[in-house]
Amino acid sequence: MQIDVEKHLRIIKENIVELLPEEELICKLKRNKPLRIKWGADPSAPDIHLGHTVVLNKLKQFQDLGHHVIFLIGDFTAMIGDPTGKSETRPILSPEEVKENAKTYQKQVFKILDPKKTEVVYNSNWLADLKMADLINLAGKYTVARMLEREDFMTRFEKERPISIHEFLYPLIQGYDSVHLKSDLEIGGTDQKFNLLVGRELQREFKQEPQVILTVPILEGTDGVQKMSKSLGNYIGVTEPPSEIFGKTMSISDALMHRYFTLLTEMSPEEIKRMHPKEAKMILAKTIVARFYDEKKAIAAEQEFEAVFKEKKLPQDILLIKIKEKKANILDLMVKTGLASSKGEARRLISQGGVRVNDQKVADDKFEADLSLEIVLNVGKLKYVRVICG
RNA sequence: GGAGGGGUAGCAAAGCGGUCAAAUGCACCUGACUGUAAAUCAGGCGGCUUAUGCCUUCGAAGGUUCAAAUCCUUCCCCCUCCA
Repeated sequence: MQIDVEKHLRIIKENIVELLPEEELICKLKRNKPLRIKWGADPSAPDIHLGHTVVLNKLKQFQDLGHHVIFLIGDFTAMIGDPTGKSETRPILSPEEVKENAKTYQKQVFKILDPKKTEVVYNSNWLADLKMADLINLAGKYTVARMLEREDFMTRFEKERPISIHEFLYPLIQGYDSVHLKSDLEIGGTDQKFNLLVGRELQREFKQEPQVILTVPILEGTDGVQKMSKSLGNYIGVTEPPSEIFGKTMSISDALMHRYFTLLTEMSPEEIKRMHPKEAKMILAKTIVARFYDEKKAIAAEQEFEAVFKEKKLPQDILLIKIKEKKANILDLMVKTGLASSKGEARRLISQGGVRVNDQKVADDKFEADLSLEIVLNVGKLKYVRVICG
């Protein structure tokens, strides 16, 4: 393998935040050997969304350049929970759940990565057998002062907020994974920087050449403020139906759109600025859909979107719900079809003018719907169901 | 081991015997305006009801009272300080 160092470096540095230290990477590249690229993922929330794809794209680039990607599933560490960010206790997953999640995870990850060039490993393989003595030995290699270098630890420490011991252990264990895997480079979001750096220190302690670390930007969710995550409900999942991906993308703000363009597509910012924001966003949405499906599906999603929201036509695939009765009160119907969570809510929606039957606004909550023929019931702009007696 | 603070709706945070189904902010929902954008404005945001009625909520269980989120008892949980 003959590596063009310049070219590799240029590609590697696209769309990233930090590469530390660059000289070491050059040094590693000059050896003309594929690098071992480590990426760790927590299998507690098994759905891959656009936020993950930022890092996945980068990994794909590494694969295309001929490097070796190690996809680490943190099944063992999932039991502890990464303290980075939120301090909520995570539900402990059973081994079966973790397995199941890991499977979906892989399937989705391989929408982007090349499975043939990816080595999948589980850290329980080596962590589960770690002895208490080993752990203490590991803990002895790092100091509290150094741990406190991490911003969120320091902040909490200064504000006299609790930090539990296991939170200190987490970066150590993650770092130990790097030692075990003899990683050359570890990649992660900017929020992972500290943990990645600990890996370097530990490798040094274990007489290994430290890994280079590469951080990529964190993608904001559809709300434009918080990082994209499943638990915050501001995500666009790669396995969602094309119309959903398209619609969710269209609903993001203009400011966010530019960010998505740079992080998720190859298009140049200048090109986008020349376009009408709506046109640009349509292109963004189409590009994203095409990415996970294909061009045809993307165009179809676009057409449906235009039809539904511009020409006010009905969406293509509306869920059909069958009801036993021939006639039903609108309130009951809304609750049964899930358009409202209670009759009270249904009543409110009606009084606010948000409910329509066959595109006719319902004004009276005593309205009786005739179900001998199929009707289309909808709330707001997005929620539609078809209902018929049967 | 000692001292203190606290658990209120999705989150944050008021209330501290009746006027509390519980202020306010955020999030969310509906409507108007639009490019299903942002911003803004209006309304809503426990349940049930043919409106001003009833039922279930303020960590849990008991108790005091005509009346408790508010007082008392016990329990569970969280946090801080000193050691």
